[in-house]
Amino acid sequence: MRKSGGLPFGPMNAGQTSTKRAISNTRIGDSHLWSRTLIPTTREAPADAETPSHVLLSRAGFIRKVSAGVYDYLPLAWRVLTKISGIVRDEMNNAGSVELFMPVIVPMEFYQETRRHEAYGDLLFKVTDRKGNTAALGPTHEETITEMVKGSVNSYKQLPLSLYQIQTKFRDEARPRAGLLRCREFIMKDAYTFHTKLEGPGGLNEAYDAMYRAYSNIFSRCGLDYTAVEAESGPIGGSASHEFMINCASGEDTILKCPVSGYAANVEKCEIGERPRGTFAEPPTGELTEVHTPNLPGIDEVGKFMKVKPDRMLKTIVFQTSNKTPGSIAPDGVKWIIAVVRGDHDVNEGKVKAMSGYNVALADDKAARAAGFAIGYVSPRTVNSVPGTLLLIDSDASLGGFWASGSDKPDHHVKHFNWRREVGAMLDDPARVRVGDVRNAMEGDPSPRSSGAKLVTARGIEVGHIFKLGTKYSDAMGLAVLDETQQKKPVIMGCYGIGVSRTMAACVEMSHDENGIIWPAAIAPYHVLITLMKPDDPRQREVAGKIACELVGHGVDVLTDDRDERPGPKFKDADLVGIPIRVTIGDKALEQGGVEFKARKDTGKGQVVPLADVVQTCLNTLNG
RNA sequence: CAGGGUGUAGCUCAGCUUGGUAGAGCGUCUGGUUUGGGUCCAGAAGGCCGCAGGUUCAAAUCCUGUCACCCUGACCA
Repeated sequence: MRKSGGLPFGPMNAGQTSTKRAISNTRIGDSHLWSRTLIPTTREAPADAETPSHVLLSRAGFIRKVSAGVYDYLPLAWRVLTKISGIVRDEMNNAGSVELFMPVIVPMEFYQETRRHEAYGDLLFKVTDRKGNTAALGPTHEETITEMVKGSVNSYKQLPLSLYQIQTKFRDEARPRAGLLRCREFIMKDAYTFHTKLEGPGGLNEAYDAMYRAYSNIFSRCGLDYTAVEAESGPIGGSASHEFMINCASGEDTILKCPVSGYAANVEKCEIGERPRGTFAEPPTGELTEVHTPNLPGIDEVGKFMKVKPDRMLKTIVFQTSNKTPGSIAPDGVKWIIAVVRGDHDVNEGKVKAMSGYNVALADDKAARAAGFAIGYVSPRTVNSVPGTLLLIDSDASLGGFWASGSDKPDHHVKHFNWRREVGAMLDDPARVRVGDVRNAMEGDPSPRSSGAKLVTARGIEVGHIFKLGTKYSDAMGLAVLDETQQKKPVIMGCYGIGVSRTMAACVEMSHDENGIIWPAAIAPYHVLITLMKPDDPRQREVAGKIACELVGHGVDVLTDDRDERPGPKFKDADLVGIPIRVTIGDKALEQGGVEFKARKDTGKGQVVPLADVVQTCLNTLNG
């Protein structure tokens, strides 16, 4: 029989009148018994868990998979999420944002004007009601909030406005993976701001900067190691954009940093400093020689076969254009864009778009072949042979020397490609040929912000993203207010997201060891774990109760491991779950009038601390 | 979406090639033992072998279909 008397928590407290008041400036911590909550730890992780956060959160009893990309948050996880949300709320409120709560369900009609259901495509989770009407489970709430503000704000006097919510979001990911890192259902904080101007007090830029600061505070307070980077705004649209990345080798995103200037950017966005470029006057290295290269799918294979290193090959990627981008000075009538980079480099679509002045997409295979491109074997010469083609050459690929390239006919490549000899006078036509930056930045590239400095790469997990949206949604949905001069003006918007559940997972990716999770105190499910060596021993129970009581009075959350287990499993579980401080109460230390104190992040056995000092030691460690 | 793989006990997996109606370890429960880093012993509970068809006297096993899940890539506020 389990004996639970003698400890100041648990069922014996039920029915007692709460002494907490409506207004309070002190927080009383929580005190829970391990045996009375649900922490299903396991020795082995589910077979599908591979990344550390997935394995550890599963094994430590934080999450349980319900279906692909859908998870239960068990009590420990929910406590962490609540703490993260608490910090988010605190900083958002400080930054002048006000919380509200919008429905998960977004009627399809809301997307009629923004056409975003098309942009999202299958990523949008759809539901059908009994009448056959379809709605989306919100992946984000720009439409909903714009619709709502439209109905309640009509004067410049009501702006600026900053609103946020913490909600469950849905995305029907093609491939959910890595546990909580890429889910179909996840918790997110999304904020939206509304303005009549960009600059000055009350303008978008001011709110954007405030959000940037709030985000920095949030991730610092959570105890996370993060980097803010310049980012692409992606399909959500808008101008400026920053991402907040948890620094972590297992991160999915690549970021580049300039160690001198502090510039940091996502690889999608990262600029590259001045690089030398070719003059197109360099002499040929030899006769243009055709090589038969059948059934070789990639640059690496072709290179190996031809005995040419990838950095001496030209990679030619064909894009098709749609409409010109606003403000573009690009020539009219461009149908195709061919981007040429070195074989060991990757074409950056955003840069192709920027340099060409056209919206682009990777060319449709069939259409490109029909137009005369030997897809897989294209050479830059096609700028001459296919009408309406714009050639963009990356600086590194424009240099002289030996080049191998496609030959414009299937199964063949050429050696000794020479820009002037092969492409000819067309190279001098700025309306058809441009040289510049069209590739992804790489480690060692020149920094765009500090001459002489070299970019370094790092990996990160995106947990926050802020955007200057501008009037994209207000224009599309007709959100406008009257200004001082009684003119109707479109409202300028910003939007700001934080992946709350992803932040929890990213934290584990960032902070764990071979034994388990190591939570930063600020978002740990509990601050102190009291481990009872003999839960049935009245003396140990009394000491545990006293310590718990006192800690709780200081706002510390305490979990007491009162399970009738051997020390082995208890210590293993303690390390696995990762509560920052473990206080072990056993005969050994009690004989010396103390208990054993150990910080999770420290290795070794811990130290004996006199009974009278334990609480203070805990507080010092937690606040330190 | 393309390619590959897997569905058997709460978890990890064996059994399938060569059909004969289900196993191990961990976990759970009972009794004993042990008591500062996943004790030891004895016993017990627990499975429509993903689902639906088919072949066969007989299917976890062979065939067909289907669903789910995973990996690589594509995709991705």
